[in-house]
Amino acid sequence: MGRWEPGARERLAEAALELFDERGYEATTVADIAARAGVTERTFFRHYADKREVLFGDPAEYNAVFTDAVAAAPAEASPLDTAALALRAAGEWFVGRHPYARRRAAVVGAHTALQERELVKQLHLGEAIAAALVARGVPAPAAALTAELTTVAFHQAFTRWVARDEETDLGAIAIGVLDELRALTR
Amino acid sequence: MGRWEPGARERLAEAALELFDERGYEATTVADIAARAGVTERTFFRHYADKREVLFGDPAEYNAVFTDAVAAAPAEASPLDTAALALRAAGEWFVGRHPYARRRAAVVGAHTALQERELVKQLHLGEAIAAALVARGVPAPAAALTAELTTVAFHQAFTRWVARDEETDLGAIAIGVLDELRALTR
DNA sequence: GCACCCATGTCAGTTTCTGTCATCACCTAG
DNA sequence: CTAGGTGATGACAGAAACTGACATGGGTGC
Repeated sequence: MGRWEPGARERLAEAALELFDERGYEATTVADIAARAGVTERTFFRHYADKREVLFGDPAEYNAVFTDAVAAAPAEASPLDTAALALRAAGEWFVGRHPYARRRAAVVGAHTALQERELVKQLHLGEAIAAALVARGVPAPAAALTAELTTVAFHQAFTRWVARDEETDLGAIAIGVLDELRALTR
Repeated sequence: MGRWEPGARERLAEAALELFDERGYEATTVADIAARAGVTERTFFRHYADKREVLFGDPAEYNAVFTDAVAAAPAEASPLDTAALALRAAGEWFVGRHPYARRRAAVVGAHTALQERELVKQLHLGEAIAAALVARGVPAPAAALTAELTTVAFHQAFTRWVARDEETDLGAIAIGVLDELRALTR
């Protein structure tokens, strides 16, 4: 056994989500979060670079859901087909996570500071997808645009998905959004 | 003559851009900015909500460039045609501002904190465009997607525009990006 | 000329975030 | 079995970002 309870990082994340939900982001201090997690404030900042970051897990792991799907797509798939496969994969990944996603989305949506961070994460996801497309031989400009389309479609779909009380098929919604985009550009 | 030199807000913005450029965003304190502008730190925070905001002018004024163009589009224009008109209008607005835009883009691009703020501004611009489209009778979901396409195209075009040493036609680049998006979704 | 207005100054205080050093259980070498 | 290393944590001081409260003093309207 260690000198301290293990899993400090996870306890901090859970305590933060609870407190942001209960009192709001601004009314919660890092000291509050640390106290509920049973550690000191200094330890919080050893695990998370800043107060906002505590709501965002490992980005590499999350981005891989999309980029792995891109990499695994058949060679003859068009950029947009590849995007669709990535959206399906993301939909799979979120199966069963609807309750948590709703809770988290409500907290993030309530505070500009957290929305900002979410948007950078989305940007980085887009860059990762673009890189994966380039690795497949897609020219850089087309890859960048396809990646943006993918994140836009996913974000729209995600918004609609969390808006419903019951968990539905996120991947299907995302494909639907992609079709709407296709219709718009006709 | 007033008791104080007028234009404190503008002096603060200029001082901040200079200092961020010279020393970097993190190495510049708000006290530094205020000192160069000839005011106190407290006055800085009376004009700008936080240290980042000083690089972002009045969003309503900027967004109006796009939304006015949307509102002024002929009734028979499709959502995407309307988007194209907004992109042209934005291109016009930036005529002659290439040197300043380059300088500012370099500073913003160098610091995640500033990129975050820029992304929220882009999000709000998208929401404003969507609202303007809804006012024209476009259904909300299509309006949201069209607005996203517009901001994505503009951002891509803007990135390419500032990357060149010489000022070129931003509106034309943006229309070109829109065409690329059309080609991708075919 | 007098009262009000309002941008600014002054100052104290909270919160976020960082640097530095001490602590102490566990592990490994000998 | 003991000594030293390792690594996460605590303790503490401090810089910088922000906020609230009150004071100041020139400009403006009556």
